[in-house]
Amino acid sequence: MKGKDAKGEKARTHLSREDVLDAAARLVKRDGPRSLTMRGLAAELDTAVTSIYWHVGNRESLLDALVERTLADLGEIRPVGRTPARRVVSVARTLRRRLLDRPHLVAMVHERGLTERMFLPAQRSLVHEVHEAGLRGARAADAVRAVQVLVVGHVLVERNRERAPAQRPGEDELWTATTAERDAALARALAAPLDPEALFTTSVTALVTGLLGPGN
Amino acid sequence: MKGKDAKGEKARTHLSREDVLDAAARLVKRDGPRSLTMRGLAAELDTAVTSIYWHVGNRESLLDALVERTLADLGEIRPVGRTPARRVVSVARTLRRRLLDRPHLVAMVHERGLTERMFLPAQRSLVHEVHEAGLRGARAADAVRAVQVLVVGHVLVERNRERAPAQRPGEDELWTATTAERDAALARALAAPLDPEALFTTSVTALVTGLLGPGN
DNA sequence: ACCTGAACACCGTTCAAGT
DNA sequence: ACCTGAACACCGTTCAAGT
Repeated sequence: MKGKDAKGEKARTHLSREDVLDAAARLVKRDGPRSLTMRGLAAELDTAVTSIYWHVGNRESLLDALVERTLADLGEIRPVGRTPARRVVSVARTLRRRLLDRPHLVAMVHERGLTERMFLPAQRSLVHEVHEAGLRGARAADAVRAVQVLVVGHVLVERNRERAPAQRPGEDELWTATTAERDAALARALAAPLDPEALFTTSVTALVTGLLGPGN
Repeated sequence: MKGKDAKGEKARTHLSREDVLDAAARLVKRDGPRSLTMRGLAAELDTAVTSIYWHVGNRESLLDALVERTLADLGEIRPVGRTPARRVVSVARTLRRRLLDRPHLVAMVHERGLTERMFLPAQRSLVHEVHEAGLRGARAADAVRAVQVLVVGHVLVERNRERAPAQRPGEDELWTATTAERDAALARALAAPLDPEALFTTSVTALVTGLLGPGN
């Protein structure tokens, strides 16, 4: 089996740092960082555990390197739409999509307190659009940041909702017309499973309306 | 040392399940769940590791029990304010305060996908208020959930910002008047450290305005 | 019913030794 | 410069044995 790993990839003369990062990224994307063990990674690479240490130092540095890669991967975002408000919403939606593509890695970026840096590409676009909408100074900065936190908040919540066990007691048992202000449609809506994409659109649209709206 | 633990608490004849949970909750609140080890907990309780297993099964069940406790601890929330919008904002702020009080435990609730359940006490109040504001059916349910996700999103982001290392490159180096739409005040605001409480208030107010506002 | 120590299968990491 | 196996100090967990 020497020279060929479990995935049947090309033979390798030397193990490189890139090889280690590639394999680690693949495993993390599939099963999350928690189940990435140095021994398991070594097996995947068909090498000795200690070789990995030569290339990446230790487990924490390895994960840090993956986070750096993720940050580098998140490129610019081009706003689309006819009004600044629509363009802000479009940036938020694009960003959400990209983050949901790599939920584990986003969580790792978040854990390392680098959420702000992750948003830099989007931030430039958002700054431009809120300025375009007439916001200035601290008010513009607040608007940009409010959108950022909304996006990352939704992504974090959504990611964990996916793998949530059945809720006990289920929301369907909790809300009946009598407990929900005698509003049968409301009770039904509260009992129904949540549609994350729709909720996100509702939230970000309402937020942007509030931030850019005439009241401000 | 038998019969008196490291904190000098009262002697114990029998170790109880409650004793285990109390000690575990204290340690988790201080250092987070990651640094809670069964052996460390046993030392804290001045008992054998294996005794703990008799009372709580295993580490995962122990953490589950702490999460259950946290959920039970989050009580009702009384809305205050003269308009429905203000009362919704007040519920959100109170909720945020309570969650920030136990950040590690909230994160654990979240990891277990029980965020929805955590919100139940607040949900009743929110449902009442948005109904009061004239929202009905699915639209009311969306509004309630949008506020929920905003709150938990902010708490999660805020918690991790606290222990964030210095950002590289710092936002102060990134934003100058020329890059920030030639708006010196905006550049300064973007470079300044974020005030989480202020940003939260701005966000939730804008969101509620957008959700309850005349446009809808 | 409750507690114990020994033992097992894992972990990340270090290090001296190889080529 | 790169790789190796042995060894160390940790984990969570099981289990037979004690009282």
